[in-house]
Amino acid sequence: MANKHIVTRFAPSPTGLLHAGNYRTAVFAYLFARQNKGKFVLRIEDTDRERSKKEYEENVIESLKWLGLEYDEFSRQSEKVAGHKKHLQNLIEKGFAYISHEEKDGKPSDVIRFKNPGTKVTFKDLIRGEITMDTTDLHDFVIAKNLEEPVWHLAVVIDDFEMGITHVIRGEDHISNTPRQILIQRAIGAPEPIYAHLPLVLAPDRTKLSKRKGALAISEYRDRGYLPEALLNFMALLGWNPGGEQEIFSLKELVEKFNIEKIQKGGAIFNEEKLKWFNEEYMKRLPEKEIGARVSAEFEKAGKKFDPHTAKKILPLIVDRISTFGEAKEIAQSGEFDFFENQPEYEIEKVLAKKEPSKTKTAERLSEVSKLLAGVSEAEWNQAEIKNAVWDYATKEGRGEVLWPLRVCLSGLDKSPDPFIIAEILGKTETLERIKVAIEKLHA
RNA sequence: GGCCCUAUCGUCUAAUGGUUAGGACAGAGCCUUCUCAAGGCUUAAAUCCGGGUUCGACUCCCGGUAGGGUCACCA
Repeated sequence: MANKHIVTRFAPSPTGLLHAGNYRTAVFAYLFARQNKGKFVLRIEDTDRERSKKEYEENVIESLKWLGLEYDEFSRQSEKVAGHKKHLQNLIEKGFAYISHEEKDGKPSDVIRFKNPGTKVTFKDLIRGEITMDTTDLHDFVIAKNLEEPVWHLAVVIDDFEMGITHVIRGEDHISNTPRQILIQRAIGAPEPIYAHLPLVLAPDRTKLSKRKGALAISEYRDRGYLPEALLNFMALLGWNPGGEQEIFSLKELVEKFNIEKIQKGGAIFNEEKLKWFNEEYMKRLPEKEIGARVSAEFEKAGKKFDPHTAKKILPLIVDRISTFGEAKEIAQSGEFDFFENQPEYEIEKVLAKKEPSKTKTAERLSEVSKLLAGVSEAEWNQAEIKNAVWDYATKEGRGEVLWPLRVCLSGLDKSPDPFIIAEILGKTETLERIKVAIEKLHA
């Protein structure tokens, strides 16, 4: 049943970078709106002038853009004070609210309080069913500091009303705010929107995820080389699942399959490992050219540059090892792949095979390998041919006795890609040269 | 503490009264392999507890327990 009148909103306060906790709310509100061919609104809730910052507003905007969540309408709460004031005056005139003369921090301070009828309020939540709360203990709560400065509770209700928001999709931490907002709605004569209170995104300690708990900003995931599709896919499946065993969904599929009523009721821990897995999956689906460009960009950030020929060949080796592009930078910085460009430095004992750590034997074997490799022509100098040339001999001697010394003298490392691919990348001349150097050291 | 919400493998979840309780991530093992990574196969691992309702409960009801959220002139 497509409903053209559905309007949802994402209403963050610009008091910090947009992180996963808030972000998932945006995803669900977006999916719900798009699925129903409705409208998705971004509203910046900046009534707190002290804490709201322009840079955070920009961060929200660019994060949503990066993730591909387009909104149909944009507004700022601070620009709507005229409307708030009008409603406020009205509430006072009709006796729903009153100016109260009080003290704050020892100074006189007038505030506007809502005259609480003290009833029980019941509302229907799309995810949790009916929720009832007694509002008496709320007393006459504050709805504005003065006519010019409404408090959030009032501003939300008026904005939702004036923007025609039909579905309020927000975090579970707002459940207890709902009854008082409903009270205000009734006073101003606004229709009650349908509520959907989402379960919280949790830190590993099972408490609400927050910046303080180490939640990374969306923009930080971007900077660490995560793919937006991966983050989106991961977040959408945090607390919701279409059933079945599929894990990878495009935004389009998510919109089609989304079912707000199947959202989980309990909170979900944000699992970094699984996010990485999603990222790897999406990386695998990227065109080779793009992966190449991004990996080389990361290498350049680390101040490393390989000649284009080498770069192209080591690319697949790097891609195998990373789950985010940021890790390519780490590899570059670690110097792990420097041996492709420069002669490696290593203790000669390291080339000795584990089983038979004899210098003379090892030198003999390397000489034999050198001879065999010399027989491979430049034209045929590739991984497969190199392996072919050495394999039988290595098998005869014991592969570990031959291949370990070969690999170490080429790379200088305990752990590295296999010697055949290294040899291919180094080229015939350099390969033979490195073997020669090792043999000389063994004889020394 | 008051009020509110929640409860399936370690984690994310599937199964809306009848399944050997399924999948994914992480873990373990094996294969491949000179090493590392990747890949393939296999495996371990859960219905919070107690009462009902029912021929039959993960599923419905009640009570515990545990966890979380919220109690601002913040949003």
